[in-house]
Amino acid sequence: MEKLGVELEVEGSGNEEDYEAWAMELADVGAAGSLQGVHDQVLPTQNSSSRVIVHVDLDCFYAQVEMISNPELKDKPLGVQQKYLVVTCNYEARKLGVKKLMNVRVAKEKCPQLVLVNGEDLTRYREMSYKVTELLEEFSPVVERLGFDENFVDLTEMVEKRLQQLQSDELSAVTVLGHVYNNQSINLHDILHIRLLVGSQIAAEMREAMYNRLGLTGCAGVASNKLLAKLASGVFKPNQQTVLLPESCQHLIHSLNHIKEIPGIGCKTTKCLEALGINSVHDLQTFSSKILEKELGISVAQRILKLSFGEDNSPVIPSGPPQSFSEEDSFKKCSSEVEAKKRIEELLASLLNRVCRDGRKPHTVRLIIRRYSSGKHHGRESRQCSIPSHVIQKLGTGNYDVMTPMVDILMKLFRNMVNVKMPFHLTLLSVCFCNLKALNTTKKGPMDYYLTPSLPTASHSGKHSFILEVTSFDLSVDTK
DNA sequence: TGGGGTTAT
DNA sequence: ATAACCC
Repeated sequence: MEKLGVELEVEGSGNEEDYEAWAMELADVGAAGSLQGVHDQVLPTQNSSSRVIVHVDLDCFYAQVEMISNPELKDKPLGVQQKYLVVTCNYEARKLGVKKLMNVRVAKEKCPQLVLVNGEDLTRYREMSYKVTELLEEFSPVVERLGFDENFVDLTEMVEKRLQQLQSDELSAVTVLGHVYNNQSINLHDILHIRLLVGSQIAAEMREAMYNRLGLTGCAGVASNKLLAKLASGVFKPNQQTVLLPESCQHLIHSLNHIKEIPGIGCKTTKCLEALGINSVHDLQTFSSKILEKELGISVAQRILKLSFGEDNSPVIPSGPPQSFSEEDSFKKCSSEVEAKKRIEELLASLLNRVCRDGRKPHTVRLIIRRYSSGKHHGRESRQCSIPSHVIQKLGTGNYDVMTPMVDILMKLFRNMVNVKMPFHLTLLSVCFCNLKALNTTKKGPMDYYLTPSLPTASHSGKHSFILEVTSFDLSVDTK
């Protein structure tokens, strides 16, 4: 039975051909896709065929966090403001015509009663975001974050365990929770249906737990891959969930009005596709794959072509702790080195706090700028360097002044990018810490001896023999 | 147009 | 280091 998982190459995307291939493979190994076969099947949880994925999407996340912080805002139209934008708003505000990413002036015109709160400091949103991810990780450890307000969870194994707990006669009593996409009828003799229904039950439990424990509402979509789960979660919108059964896959993908609504097809790709006369999902599905590969490269072409059929074999990758920490600030104009330094110091101060709380040590720092009138959208430039080990040592201790050496490093990066002897005009500064390494990651290797804090060596025990110095030594000799 | 994030090249 | 993608 093990080989079932290895041999199957089909995706279980809901595509009819895939389904038939799947059923035939099952027949080959002696398991029928029927009710009787359920308990005999070793479900292919180790590969991409026939998965159960949930996408969880919080309703207007920042606005929800603000309403929890200040319940008086709850029944008022509320917008969260960053600079000149209303980045998100609650449903009261949406009823009155406020949209996401709307200009503040426009939003106030549309809705003079709109209450605005500043959301430029993401600290509380970030914290709540990780509470959500951690809650979902209690269900299954395989949770992938997408931004602050969305998570994918691979429920395949969990569904399988629940099915194994059921008696045969209980299988015919499995019910759905939430909506079924396209009002499709459920076939309780279809194992794929049964599995997705159990997924819908788990999704409901997740949303219930999010509400009971964190006070947050959100949507969920359950389907056989990430693409479809994400599309399904958006079908019924605030605080509802929907499950997609395989037979309605094409209905869902064709319900999109334009290819740009397919997650994975972004701004640039859309422009390129439009230039080729491709606008609808059907246009893309039927377009020459050879020409597409020439225009977009084989990788992108093959991926988005599959996406257009609702096929997505990308796994749910557990996000774990963040790969980077960054803080940015945008402004109308920064044209002096002194002002840049002040702004960089502010960004750095917040970042050092965050890094300290995380516990890991960044080994790389990056400075990002945006110049005025530089093509606007992705006119960002960056310079990075590794952080000297003696500075890394001081990170997170709070006892030493790490600001001064870090600011020095960042200003060197700044002058490397910006000729300060010439006039300049910046509209954004950002500092990023990345290449994070854990302390005490006792890896096998020749340096293992030096990695243990309990054995300070003569070379440094005279001056500093306490734990921070020793663990820092670990980092300075880390494999690079 | 914000203030974040990720991966691929 | 940049460019694409995501929110």
